[in-house]
Amino acid sequence: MGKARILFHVDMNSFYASVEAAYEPELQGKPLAIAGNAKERRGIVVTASYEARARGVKPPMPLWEAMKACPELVVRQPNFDRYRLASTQMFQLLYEYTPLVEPVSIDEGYMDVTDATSQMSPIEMAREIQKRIKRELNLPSSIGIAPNKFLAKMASDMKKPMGITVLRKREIADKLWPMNSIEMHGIGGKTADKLEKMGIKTIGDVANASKDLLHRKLGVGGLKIHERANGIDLRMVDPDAVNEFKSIGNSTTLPEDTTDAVKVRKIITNLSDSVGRRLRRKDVYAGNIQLTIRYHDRKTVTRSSKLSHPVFTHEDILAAAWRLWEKYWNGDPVRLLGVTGMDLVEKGTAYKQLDLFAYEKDDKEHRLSGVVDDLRNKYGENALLKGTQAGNSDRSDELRDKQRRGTSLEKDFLRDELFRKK
DNA sequence: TCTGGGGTCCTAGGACCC
DNA sequence: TCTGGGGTCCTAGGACCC
Repeated sequence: MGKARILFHVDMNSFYASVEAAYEPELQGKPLAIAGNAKERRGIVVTASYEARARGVKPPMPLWEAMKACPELVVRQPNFDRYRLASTQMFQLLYEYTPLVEPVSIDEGYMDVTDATSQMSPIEMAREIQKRIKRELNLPSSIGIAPNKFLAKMASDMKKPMGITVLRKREIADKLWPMNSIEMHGIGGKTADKLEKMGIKTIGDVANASKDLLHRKLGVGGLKIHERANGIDLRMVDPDAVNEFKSIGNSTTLPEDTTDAVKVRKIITNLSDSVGRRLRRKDVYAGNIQLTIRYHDRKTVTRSSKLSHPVFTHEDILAAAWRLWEKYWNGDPVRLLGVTGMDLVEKGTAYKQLDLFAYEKDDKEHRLSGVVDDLRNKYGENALLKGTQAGNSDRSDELRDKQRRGTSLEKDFLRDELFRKK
């Protein structure tokens, strides 16, 4: 039996609005909304101050609806540089207490303070952290204290703003179970509807429902919420998770719906540039490029294709995204476009693959012995014996054809090289 | 006047391989 | 004759979160 953990979930209250109010004190006490695209017709409220919430403004509400609910609403454009700076300072402060800090988004994170609370009680530490964030950054926060991530997250939600809530395992029946299932982290509208139809309304109902039934109706997600509702969550606080990106993408809603290929080309170019810049800044390459198209009727399609080798330049990203556009656009007016790099690989790893494809034009013979070693290391001795393919088709066609088959491409290519040599 | 932009994880079907 | 079964990879969509 491991010792019980003590985790914090630190959650900034109305973060964007609070940061703006910290910069502009005259905003304090006013109903304030931060809205993406504030000038455009399609803006939505991203964050609302508590004064705005009290008047019925709740993200993610369309801006026009928010204005109707609260005509005196003060609206600001998001100012991400400010938010990033405040976020960095906030996490720096948390790191003063323990290195076991896991940022989950710009305004919230977990801390494992099990070993850090020998000098100070957890509640004292939480109070100090909260006070310091308020004093040093002038920002309100809420902190949940619990033996695991799920309970800490639920706890930080229970008292806002400036709350500190302890949620012990033995308290979940009293504090957690009476809540509606949709209040639970991990349950959204769709799942709540399904549960409702099964007669499951509260978190307590989830906890006491048949595990088997939840599994059948909701898949592994059903098992997960059953565990969580019973206060079980073994996920560790992982300080490195913040660096482990799986995809990097940008998307934009167009000022108006369009079928104009010139405009589309321009936008996809810009998105590709931005994605490329972000990939290079993180020193990763994308093995797969995805294009997102949202049509006039909001129907959204994604199309992706695995690439023969990982890319990172804006030209390569644009080329891949444009191929997808030409192949899959159905001709309807387009509302939103997005470009995403997926299957990210670190630079060091990617070089090797780029090298492999350089053989196509390069000095094959010279490097072949190295290739044999690579092949053996990677796929075992058998890999050297299996290939029987004759290299009789046009190389580039063959490569194109094999793009669909992903990782086997590299293997096949190497194999072909070996037999071509013979 | 309808409803942003950044992500993660899960599922399901088809291709392909052995 | 007439049809296996396990496993992986790839793709697309959906649910969810902030």
